[in-house]
Amino acid sequence: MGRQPCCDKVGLKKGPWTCDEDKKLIAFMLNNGQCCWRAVPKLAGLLRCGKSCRLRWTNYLRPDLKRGLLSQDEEKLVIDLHAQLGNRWSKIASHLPGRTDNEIKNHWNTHIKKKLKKMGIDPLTHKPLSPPPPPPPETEPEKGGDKEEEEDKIRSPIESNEFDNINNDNDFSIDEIPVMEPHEILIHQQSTPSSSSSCSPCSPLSSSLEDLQCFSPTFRDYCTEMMNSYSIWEDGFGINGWDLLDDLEIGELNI
DNA sequence: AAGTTCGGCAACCGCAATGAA
DNA sequence: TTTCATTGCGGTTGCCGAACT
Repeated sequence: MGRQPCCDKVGLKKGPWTCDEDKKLIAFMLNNGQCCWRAVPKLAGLLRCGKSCRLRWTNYLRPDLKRGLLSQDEEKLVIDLHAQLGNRWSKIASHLPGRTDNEIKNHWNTHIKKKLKKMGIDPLTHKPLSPPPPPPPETEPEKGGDKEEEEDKIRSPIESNEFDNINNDNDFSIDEIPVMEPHEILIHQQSTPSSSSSCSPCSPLSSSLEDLQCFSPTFRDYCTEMMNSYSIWEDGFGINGWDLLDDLEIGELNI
């Protein structure tokens, strides 16, 4: 007997999320917190599987996400953590508040890998790339050759100033990195959730309506305060999930 | 200007891990 | 302890816009 699919795939929508779907998911998450992903699409009125909802929320809609390119410091940190942890993207992401494993994974594959290669560092082992083997005695003219690899031979790590001391930076320790806990990221809770029943709101996002209301009289104020508190979604990153709230009636959120 | 290639990123897939019954 | 449901994670795919020809 095979594994059960995570959801009934018949009639479920796939592909890019629409603004309307985002709105519904945001509204639902703010009202109910994070729980029972399997039930989310049904309760939120979405024709998506729970997995898809979770991914959309954690990778794109979560209010504590930073958007935009990783800073140089963040890149260094990712490289160092990758050297220690390997491809454990979620572990790496846990050391970079506001960044998702998917985002870091993508950034690694599209940017950092190339940079390391150019510096003569093997992105897999974080050791210097082995020098190219001497050409065989009867050499055929080189076939096309990968342009990138050729560049690798030309530039050595010493020649490049990028990421100075990446591997020699021994005074760096992941213990020094503050790991932001969810309650620190989201809202200043004034009361702790009373109990954790199976499907009670378990995210600090909205442990209860009272919690929200003691912050501000309206949901919009709450959002504003939250965004101000954590400087999230700064200008310049284009549309994000919270932009969608602009035309979302407070009433829709039952707040 | 039109067609093609490339790069970046959001989203999907499937397996692993975990928890509940 | 076993079975099954659910969530988490990492690898991969495919779309879309930018750059190039």
